[in-house]
Amino acid sequence: PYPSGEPHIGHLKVYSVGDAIAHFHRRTGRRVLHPMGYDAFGLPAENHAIKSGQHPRESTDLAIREFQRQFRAWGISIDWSREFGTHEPRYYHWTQWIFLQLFNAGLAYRKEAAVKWCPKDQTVLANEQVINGHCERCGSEVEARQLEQWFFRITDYADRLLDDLDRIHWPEYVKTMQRNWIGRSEGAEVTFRCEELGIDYPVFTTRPDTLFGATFFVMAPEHPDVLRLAHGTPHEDEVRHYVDHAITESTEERGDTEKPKTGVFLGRHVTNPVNGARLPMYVADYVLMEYGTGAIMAVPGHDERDFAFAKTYNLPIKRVVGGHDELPYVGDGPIVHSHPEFDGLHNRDAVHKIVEWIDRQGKGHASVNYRLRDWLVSRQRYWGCPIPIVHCDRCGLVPVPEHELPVVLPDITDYAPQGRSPLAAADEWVRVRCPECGAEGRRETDTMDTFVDSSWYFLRYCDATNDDAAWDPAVLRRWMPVDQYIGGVEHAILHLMYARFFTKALTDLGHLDVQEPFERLFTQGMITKDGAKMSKSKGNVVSPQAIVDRYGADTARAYILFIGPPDQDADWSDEGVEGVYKFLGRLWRLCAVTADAIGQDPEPLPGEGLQGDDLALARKAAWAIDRVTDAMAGRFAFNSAIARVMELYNDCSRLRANVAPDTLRFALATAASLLFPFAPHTAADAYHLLTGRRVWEEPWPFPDQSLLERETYELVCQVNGKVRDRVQAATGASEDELVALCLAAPNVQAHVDGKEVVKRVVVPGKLVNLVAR
RNA sequence: GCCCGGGUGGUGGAACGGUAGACACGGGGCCCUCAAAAGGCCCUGUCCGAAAGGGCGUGCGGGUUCGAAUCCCGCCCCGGGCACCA
Repeated sequence: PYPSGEPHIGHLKVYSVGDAIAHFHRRTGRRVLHPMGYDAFGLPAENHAIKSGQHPRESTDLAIREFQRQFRAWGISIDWSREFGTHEPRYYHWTQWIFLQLFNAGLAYRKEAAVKWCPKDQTVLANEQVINGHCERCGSEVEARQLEQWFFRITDYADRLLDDLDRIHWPEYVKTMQRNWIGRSEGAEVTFRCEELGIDYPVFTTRPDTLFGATFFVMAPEHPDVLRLAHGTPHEDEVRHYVDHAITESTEERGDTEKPKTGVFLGRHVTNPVNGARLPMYVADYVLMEYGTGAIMAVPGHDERDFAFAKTYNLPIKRVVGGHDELPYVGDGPIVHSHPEFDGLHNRDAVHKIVEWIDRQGKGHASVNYRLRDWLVSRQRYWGCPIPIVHCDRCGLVPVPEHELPVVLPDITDYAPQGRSPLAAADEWVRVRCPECGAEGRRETDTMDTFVDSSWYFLRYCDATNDDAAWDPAVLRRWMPVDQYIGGVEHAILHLMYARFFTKALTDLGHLDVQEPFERLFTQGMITKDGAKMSKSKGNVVSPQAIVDRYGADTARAYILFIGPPDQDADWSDEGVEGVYKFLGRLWRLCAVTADAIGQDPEPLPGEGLQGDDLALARKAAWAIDRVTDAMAGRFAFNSAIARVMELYNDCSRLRANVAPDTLRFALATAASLLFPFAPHTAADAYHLLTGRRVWEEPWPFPDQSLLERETYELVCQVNGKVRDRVQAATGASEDELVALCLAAPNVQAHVDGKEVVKRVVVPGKLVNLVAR
């Protein structure tokens, strides 16, 4: 968790789910690594500190203590020996080490680029942290700035990040989000030449089959050549005016797809390489500088945006793909009006042929474009991991030698954001000798994005106390990958993409041996109150602390699992909590009075030769074991699992006076044992009362097969698909015998009377369906 | 616009193509109590019927099947993601 403030109901949910899984797997014989740590650097913690007037370190440590206290109160089975915070030097030492590995491999680099700037948080942001033009953290509208910044070369991994999604067991919608974000498009790069200036302009297109339909050419307002092209033409002033206006427009206005298309003629032309056509050049804000080459060929006949533009400016519209629909036509069909070599071909087949053809002439080639950009990792903020680089006038960017790590974040008093890193003011810290030439150098003063810290913490958990290295590769070979990752959807393209990138890069560099960090991902749904997201401003916050104070941790945990399927959103109900509280009380009390009355027995096994209610209750217990195990293994059907335990308890309560003490003890001990992953304190105590044993040291129960099988069962008798009766049938009965039983059932006779049975469907163990006419 | 989820009683939800509504909440009745709380027992989809039983029912309309909440086709509504990406 981010340690800011205190745990909320969402934390209670994730860790209740995680703990249930951890307990279940431990008792099925697995070694379970169930760790805890704090994503302590970054904007949430720092902003919280600024607001409360404390130093970020103080407020972070305070929040961590509160999280620890509550997690212990909840009784989550965490291996505390592996605990750490990402803000501790013993952790970020290795964050810096990883940074240097990436730097040395050319995967971390510095460059000047148009970047996203949050005016409120006073820092640059990664593309992933800009949601619809707004800062992911504070919601402010972001601005564009031209700055030199640090990047990680995640784009080198675009194809692998995309392809390997097929190998991991993640919810399909999360994979889809990542695929969308990576945004791989296959097509071609084709060069259009501006003869007037003698400059070649490559464009990217996914539709090389429509090259013959290009009737004009458009450049983004940010394209560096726009003013140069217009220079000296009668359109120069108009172009300058348009560009000035376009670049001051907000991302939101600019991105509005409903907005009418606007643009200005540049007074120049390019030549279409496939047919020599002279195409007028325009500048228009519907073309984006950050995608492709910042320039496009416009095919109004087969692109809706180009069509709208052509209509507005009376530009020619040409059909080059046949079809019955009106233009613009974006579907498939035969190539027309293009070139004798391609006319008549299906457009999909023509794509490759046209690309080969222009490639042979040196005017273009097949190409792939991605939406994914390199990850901008530097931040102009105080509370983050220092970047272990020294700037030297002579040597350039010099990595801090590994034996000098960690570069410790200095304690400074003025850490408020101010548009450049507050660390720049820590003069003594900044001034340092260049590790290479010894001349006076300056430390890098930007800090790392928090998402860098969290991109490898799962690796550190495996070898958390290693002082000599980030980890021992042999230890990681045993634990990695993470078998089950649990978290919210909000990380779908941020953390979950970055962590995959780190894993692949570190494996490529020889430090790791896995391609994917998280084999299975489970995304839990949100808990709402009265149908709305909980928030302080709405005053509908349910605090886990208050629930635990009132009902105890078991009720809080079991209720949250009982409320519904954990991957779906669920609405909090105070009455529902009450119900689970009463159930736990009933179960515990019956166990206590039973133990009191009949004493403990460490081997709560059902005896031989059970009959009547004893047999029925023992069977119910075996059935519950079978059902709960099924609900846990591979599925996260905790709500159903708890319901099965409730049913077993209900039978115990109903039959308690009719059965032998051993039978009741067995059934109740089974209920407690099955309940343990969801309500560990109650269940462990109840189990101990009955057996004198610790349930967490017991293997997960296994149902007695002979109790799962029965000599007779209730046969459902259907006529024409409708249930008409139910009769007892012997388990091994033949199909003919079952049909006979069915026909003999009184209410079946009433429905087949006077009709002919034309078909008999027999499902042994279940039902007989007679088709009567 | 495109891509994912989801739509089942008063409510949360359960159902390998095979008894729809498990389990729980809420509601009703009763027991215990001087009374209440707590606890216990029973009823609770809907309509017809005294009952036995029957009709109708899983967003809507079709289809496949002996049999569909479940599979297929076409819609509607809710939630989420993506979206001037060439």
